[in-house]
Amino acid sequence: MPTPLQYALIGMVIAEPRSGYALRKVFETSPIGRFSSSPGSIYPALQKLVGSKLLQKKSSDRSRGKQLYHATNAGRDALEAWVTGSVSLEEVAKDIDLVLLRFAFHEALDDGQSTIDFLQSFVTAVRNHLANLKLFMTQPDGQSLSLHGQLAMENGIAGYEAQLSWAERAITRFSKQGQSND
Amino acid sequence: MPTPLQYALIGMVIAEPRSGYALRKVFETSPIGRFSSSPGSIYPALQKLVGSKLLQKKSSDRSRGKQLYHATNAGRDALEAWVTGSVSLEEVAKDIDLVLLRFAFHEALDDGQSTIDFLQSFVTAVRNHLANLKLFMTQPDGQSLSLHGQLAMENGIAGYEAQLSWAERAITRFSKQGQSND
DNA sequence: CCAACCATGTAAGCTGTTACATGATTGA
DNA sequence: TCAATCATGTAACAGCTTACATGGTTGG
Repeated sequence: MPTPLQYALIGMVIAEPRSGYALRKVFETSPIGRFSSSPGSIYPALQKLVGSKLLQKKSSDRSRGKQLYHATNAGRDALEAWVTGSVSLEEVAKDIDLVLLRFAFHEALDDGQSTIDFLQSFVTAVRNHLANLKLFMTQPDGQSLSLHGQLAMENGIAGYEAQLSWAERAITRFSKQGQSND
Repeated sequence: MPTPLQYALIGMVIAEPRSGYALRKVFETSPIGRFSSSPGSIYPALQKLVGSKLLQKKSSDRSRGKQLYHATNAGRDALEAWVTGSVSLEEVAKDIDLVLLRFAFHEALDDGQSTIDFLQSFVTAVRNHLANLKLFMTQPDGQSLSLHGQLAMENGIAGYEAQLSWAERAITRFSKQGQSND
């Protein structure tokens, strides 16, 4: 199973076939911050993807030296399976940035409904996680939290509430877009 | 230099000396999610901390078998240096959860002013990062973002804005607490 | 008595980091 | 021509995950 970095690489070459160097530049210049642009991470990851037949290296027509990576059908399928999987409570609690990455790569799919389904499962998971956080805050074995602890919990809660409003706004935006396609 | 996990362990045994097992239980039951509670991560980390003299293993008075970890003075100093370091733009962009962890362990310090200083450097870093994000969103080489890309950016911006309001609220709370001590 | 939990560890494997290394091309 | 950038890789190392392994204690 590919790593998040590998999925990100597949998604990027689906959007536009690129060289390893070009992929590194994207990580370097975008403010995403999740992935390192170091050659020691990118090139081995690309080699593994070629080895597992999810990517292919092709020379582009002109400028003969240029080797660009393209996604195979298997690569597209793997990405689709990954991005459309429903959002679990654990994923929200442990790695919410990954959920956002999956959301972003719904763009590589042509289906509009899958984005809405995804966002709805996200909303459910965030709501459940928020309930857990609030429960934890009110009864941590009767121990009352210090000011630091209380504020750290409030930070988490405020963050997830922001995620919730964002997701609800996003669902509205995608629903509107869907309607205009009817 | 200790890893984030190692700093977390130091902070936890400063709050209260604990066994390795007890430390694992905290990770298992708290909704933090950043650290795994697997023995394969905790025990080696504790061994390294003892090796670098930041922690010590002591048997508690009664119940002779019980081995509890305590922080050494060097451990306390290392945690303090880590926790009080000012927040950089890179840290905010790459690992904001780590900033929150550092915030939380200000509790282990007795100084109230250091928390406020920390939060102020956090506010500055988040403001700068927000400016970068907004700049990136308006001019990504003239390319207009897709709906997915635009929403992903909005998600990031909304998240950091939530961090900003939280930090400002937190500064107010700590300032009030400081005044009541005068 | 037996399941559940307390309690601690090791080993293999995978990923990613840092650092090193190489060579081509391009613009001032 | 010389610095910067393009472009691709490898090697050593650190850290974590999963899985395995062991044995003690406690409560029903």
